[in-house]
Amino acid sequence: MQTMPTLLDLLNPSQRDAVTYNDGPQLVIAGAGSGKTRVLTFKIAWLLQQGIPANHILALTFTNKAAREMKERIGKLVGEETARYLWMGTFHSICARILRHEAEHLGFTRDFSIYDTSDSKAAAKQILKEMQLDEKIYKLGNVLSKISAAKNAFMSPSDYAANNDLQKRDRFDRMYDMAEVYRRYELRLQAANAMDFDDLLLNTCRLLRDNAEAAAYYQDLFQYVLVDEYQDTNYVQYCLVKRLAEPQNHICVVGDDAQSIYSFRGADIRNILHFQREYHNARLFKLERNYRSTQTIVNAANSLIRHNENQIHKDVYSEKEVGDTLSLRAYASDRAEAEGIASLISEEHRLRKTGYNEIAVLYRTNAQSRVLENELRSRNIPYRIYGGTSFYQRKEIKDAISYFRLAANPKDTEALMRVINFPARGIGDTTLKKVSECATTHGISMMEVINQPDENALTVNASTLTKLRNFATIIQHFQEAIDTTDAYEFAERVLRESGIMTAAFLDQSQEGIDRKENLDELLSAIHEFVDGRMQEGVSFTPITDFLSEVSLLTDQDEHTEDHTERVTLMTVHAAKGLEFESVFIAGMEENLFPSQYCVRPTEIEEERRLLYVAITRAMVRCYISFAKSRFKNGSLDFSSPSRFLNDLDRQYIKQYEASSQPSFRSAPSQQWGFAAPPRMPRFTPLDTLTQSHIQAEQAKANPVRNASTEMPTDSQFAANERVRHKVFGEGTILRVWHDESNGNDKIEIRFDKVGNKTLLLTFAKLEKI
DNA sequence: TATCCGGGGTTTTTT
DNA sequence: ACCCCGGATA
Repeated sequence: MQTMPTLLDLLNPSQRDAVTYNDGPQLVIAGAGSGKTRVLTFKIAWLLQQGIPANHILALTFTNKAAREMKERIGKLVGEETARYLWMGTFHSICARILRHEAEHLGFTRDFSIYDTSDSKAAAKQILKEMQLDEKIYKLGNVLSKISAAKNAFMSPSDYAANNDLQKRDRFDRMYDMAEVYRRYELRLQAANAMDFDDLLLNTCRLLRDNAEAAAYYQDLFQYVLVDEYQDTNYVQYCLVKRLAEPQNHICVVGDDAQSIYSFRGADIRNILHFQREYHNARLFKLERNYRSTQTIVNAANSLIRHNENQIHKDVYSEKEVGDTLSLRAYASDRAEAEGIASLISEEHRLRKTGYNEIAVLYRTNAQSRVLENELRSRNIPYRIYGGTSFYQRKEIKDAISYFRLAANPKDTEALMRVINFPARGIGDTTLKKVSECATTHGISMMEVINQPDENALTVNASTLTKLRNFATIIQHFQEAIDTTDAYEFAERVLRESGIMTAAFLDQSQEGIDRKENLDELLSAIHEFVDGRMQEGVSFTPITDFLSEVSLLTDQDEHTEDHTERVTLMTVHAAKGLEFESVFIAGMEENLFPSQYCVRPTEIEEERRLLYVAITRAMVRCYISFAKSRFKNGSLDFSSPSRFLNDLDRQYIKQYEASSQPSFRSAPSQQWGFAAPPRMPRFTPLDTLTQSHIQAEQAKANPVRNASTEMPTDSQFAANERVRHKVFGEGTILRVWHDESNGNDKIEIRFDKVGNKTLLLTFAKLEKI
């Protein structure tokens, strides 16, 4: 181990303070590029040197990648051998690890399956069918997000049913039976000995709340708790961290409120903003020196984020060179923007010798990648797009893994449903329905019914019975092998004997060939996994070990080092934590960035933080652009520049004419020479609406803003007409008008049941009565 | 039981 | 424009 003086010498004074503070709860606000990971890794190294054993330190991250990188860096500081015993991982993987030990206390076995989103979907879909609920009203995504939100808020189905706000909201959505859906969903997962992603956190929290012995054990075990990206924690994660750190509260949370961009996944920025309220003796540390970007980039980003009300004040600064101003370009269309960006990239590469790897194009929505892709391809600029289905989501991989899962956990109904007729065995819907019903009547799992059809009086004909028996035999063989065969051998055998490999072989189409390759890749991944274990001294690795890792893996984790030089295309969200020499931010338009779906001030602030994240990815150069028209959802949409452009201090930005086009004709504004962005419609929260109603309103009724020219103002709706809205029920149109300032059509409605206030709503969600 | 058509919906997605 | 899903069809 390096001696500590040397180690501490590598830090600046504020980093050093944060690392060596040990007198209680600690909040480290780490500005963009300020060496956040450095502080965390050094802090852990320092704690180890203070004599805290590695296995008593818990460090929680959000991504596997972050955990892996941090572990590597700590390994370099203190030695791999020590680092290995740290409890370091994602919230989900640490919880899964705890739950594997404690499953029995919660009514699960240690072999519980982890359901991914598609399993959850399938499970919820079954329940909706079983309850015969209208799928037009109970939309799957909606149902799941309600369940997920409840779980993230640490609410059981009975809490859900007892919660007035939620009940009111569900009445607005005409989803009167949501609490029951949630209850059955939970029961279904329990019966399948399965947990979804949210359950991993929720159940761990439950355990710590309800089981004093277990709580004491883990509180004693984790003498020091550290959390990365604390601004992204949700309520359950907050509870978890709080509980684990008790009673000593040796806790250190690190994050940047200015980079909180995941509220739609339940992240609650208040966790970081109110940390000091939560822990009265907490000390605040700020890392304000940015080591990544030029002064100009840092200053520009600061000028933007200053417009947010809710934030912890900080003075982020850079001591690197002043650097070039950011550039801003207006293009006539999305196509022109893509051409412009492609040509600027060529130029960068040719003249400045910027490596393609050092260039990224960032955008708000994945849909924007297509035009960019086309232009880059036509110029032979190599690129790589992030986003899209990850390896482990591919059908053939999910099928293979479902076989593993079923062998490990025969109650895993979703896995069973996936594989029972793949490859085709002539077991169709009718049979499955019978099996499922039989399972329900006898209170057992579907696999048990299939294993013992006679004992359970399953009424199918002889040929179907044979098919079922054959399937049962295959799975039984797998089950027998699972504890005695090593993961790789087991996987190979399953792929062979299940018929998956044969099916892929027989398919001569390109997709078939790809599938075969993917399966081979899966096998080699498992091989690698087993080898890795071997090197750690584990002599036998069963497939269950692989399974518990793999279900928590995402596409982020497969980006194995690809050293080919390519330009990176990704959403701003995906870019968080990364840095590039040159960054292009495309599509800076109203209704795109900020997204058309956000209205409330807090949401606008989140979008602003998102742009802050985008700008601060740039080390040296940052190009911003917007298009005046863009193909969106199939039709041409005229757009105006993002309001955020006016938040940016003009001294850091230079506006360029977009190549050939004679630029925009709009009246010059004080700031940029184009029309000021349209003002937000005044969104009046209704007296009788709680916050959750308003959230429901957003989800359901996109307020009209900048609705473009395609909405026929006069032909469809007129003042005094009665209309019905999907969320708010019936109302009277007060007026319909064309907003000259931005060319939008707007409508104002007074709804009968919701407090005689008016709302601006989208036409699409309205029907005439 | 695989495939084709029509309709509805369209943000971001660390696990 | 495109994707996903469900129902109908071959």
